[in-house]
Amino acid sequence: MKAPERPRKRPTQADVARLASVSPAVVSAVVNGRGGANGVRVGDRTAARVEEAIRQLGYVPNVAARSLARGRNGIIGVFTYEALFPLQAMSYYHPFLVGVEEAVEELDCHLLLFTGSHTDDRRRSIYKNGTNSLQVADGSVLIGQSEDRAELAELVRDGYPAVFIGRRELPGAEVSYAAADYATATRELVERISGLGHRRVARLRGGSDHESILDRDAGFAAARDQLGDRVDTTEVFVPPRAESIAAVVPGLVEQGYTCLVTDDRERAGDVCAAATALGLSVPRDLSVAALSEYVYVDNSVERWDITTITTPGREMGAEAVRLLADLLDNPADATPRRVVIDCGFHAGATLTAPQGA
Amino acid sequence: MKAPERPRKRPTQADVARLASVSPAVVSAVVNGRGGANGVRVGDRTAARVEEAIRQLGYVPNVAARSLARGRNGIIGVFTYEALFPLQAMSYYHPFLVGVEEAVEELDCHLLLFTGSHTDDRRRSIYKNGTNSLQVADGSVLIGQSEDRAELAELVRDGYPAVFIGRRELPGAEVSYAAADYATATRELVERISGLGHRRVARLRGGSDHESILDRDAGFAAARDQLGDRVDTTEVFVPPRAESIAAVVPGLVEQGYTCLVTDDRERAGDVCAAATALGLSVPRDLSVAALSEYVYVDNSVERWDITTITTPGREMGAEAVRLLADLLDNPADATPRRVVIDCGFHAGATLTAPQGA
DNA sequence: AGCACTTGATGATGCGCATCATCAAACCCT
DNA sequence: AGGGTTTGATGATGCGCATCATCAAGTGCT
Repeated sequence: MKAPERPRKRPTQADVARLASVSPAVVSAVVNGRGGANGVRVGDRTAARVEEAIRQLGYVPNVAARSLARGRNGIIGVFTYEALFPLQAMSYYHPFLVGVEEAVEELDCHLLLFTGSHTDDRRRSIYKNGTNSLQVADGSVLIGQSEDRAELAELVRDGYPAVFIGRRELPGAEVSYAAADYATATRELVERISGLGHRRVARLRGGSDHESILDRDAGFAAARDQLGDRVDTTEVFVPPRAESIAAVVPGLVEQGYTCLVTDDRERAGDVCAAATALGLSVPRDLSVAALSEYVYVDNSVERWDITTITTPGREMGAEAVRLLADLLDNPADATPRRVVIDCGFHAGATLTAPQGA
Repeated sequence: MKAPERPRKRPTQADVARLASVSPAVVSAVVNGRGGANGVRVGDRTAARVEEAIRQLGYVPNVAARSLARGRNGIIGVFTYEALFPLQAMSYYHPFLVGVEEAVEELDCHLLLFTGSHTDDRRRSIYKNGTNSLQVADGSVLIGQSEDRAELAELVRDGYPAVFIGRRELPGAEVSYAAADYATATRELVERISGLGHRRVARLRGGSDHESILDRDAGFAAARDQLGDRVDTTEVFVPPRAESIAAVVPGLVEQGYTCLVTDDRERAGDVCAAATALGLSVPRDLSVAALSEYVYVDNSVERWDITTITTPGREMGAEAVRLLADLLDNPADATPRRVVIDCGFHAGATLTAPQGA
């Protein structure tokens, strides 16, 4: 880190101004569209002269200076506590990133991935030795599951323009986010199950209290309210492990539950496996559905074409960026920006009407 | 784009200086490691005071200002003419990006994806209405196949610090790159084929004159030189389409060629299909090998476990960033930085000794 | 002719920082 | 005790740009 000077120094605005025998202000005006919006007007003749000088010198505005002067730099960040291009987890991030990139591109901004934000260990952190490293970007989109909520809350309270992908509730901070409507999707899924004729539906719920799961809780509760006692809807807390799933499935089947709903596709796969082990056929003897398409480690799930709610990842990513843009363009309005997006549905092969129906 | 002022203005160096009752220069020195390298020395006591003030105010250096003043901003860019997170082509980019991210993270820099660099149509462009949009980053890594070579040459000639992933020769410009040693890999593959006993080997070459293909040409030529007339090595120019491949395979088989080498895995798949259509079995009746693992559109290739050269994508990405770092740290040395990395080899199931051997 | 108004352009200022030249004080050695 | 050196800190300057306040000249209207 030294020598601030590049081999060949780039021409500056002043150089252009000199060559065209005008003031720097005129050059600036010409470069940024001379609508006169900034108070400086330029005649056609001089503008032409300036443009000629620009071409001749190969002048290119210095981004740093420009961003310093006008207070924004056209960079939108993406932060996550996890590594950004993990070889494996790509499947999880990918749709979000695609959406983010799409929207950022529409805004004509650049996308900054915060790779340098790690502390001594490999763990990432926003406040790196006391300084908010996200400041490099005008604002940021926050993705991920594992997170330091205290730090995030501080970030938002600090007034840093941030938008989460997925609903978040942080203590003492009004968070902006682009979320998926898991509540409605869950309710509709349960209604669909009921509509198929199932009268005993059990939900196998993991222990997470993440907002995305709480939303599904809400949806499940709503469905229950609406269906009343026409359908027996039970929630069973089961650790998200194949063995634990396998341990509860037999009992539920015996009790006459004809449809099991799990938090995610991976657990649904476990249920299918457990059912198969019992000599049952899915979906003939037992229907299975998932509240999330995600698969975390086990790829054998692909064997089953599981019926599941899908996350509108791309739309969420894109919407998050749009919200962020709004946040940046209207800094006076401090209210949180929130969007809730409809989920998709994958009508797989694990859900049909129950045998008796 | 307006209102340069955020709700709450960020504290500046001057604010910190005031609070700690020191001069701005001291704050600057504390922030950038007070080795005294910049001429300003700070005592332990005052340094502590300044640090306390920084913490108290939550001061964060303004990147734009910093970068304007010192000429660098700790941002490394990745540019490509294609979209960066294309849903499909991800397989192609992914390894490179992983390597890039890895190395950038080591440098403690951030990674900027140039998403905003598109002109009116969807096509990306470096010189967007006359201004080099890559300037936001200290330097950039360039990836991709479809490219505007004239623009790239201009970029390099302009003295912009850029490193290519993959060898490139541009007119009038000394390019830095991290390339794969396709020449050696190709030669070794042909030698291996010869070693297995094949005496008639044909290469099905597409029409590309990309450097990565030219390198394979060189490797093929080297192998030919070395093997002399012990092995008949022929090159056949064939358009990279399944039909064209299917059209030439029968003739080659009839002429006694026992091993066909293609530019990439997709074409190798075409060969396998063509061979199968002829009632031949791969590799019993015909061996097949590819000079590149890439598959561009057709996923049915997965049916064949094709023997192929593999590209050290991750290493190339990481090396490119390291070269770039060197370029940035030693701007005085204008010589191009170049690294050539050994390829890998996937010993698939399509190459064995010929039947007669 | 006189005034209001528009057009075209200028110079100064500041964005937030790094760095250089300068300087005061403390320290060391003889 | 006094000259030289090291340590610790200060102000000033400039990086390249956008923008604001100002101003001269031209235009239209009564």
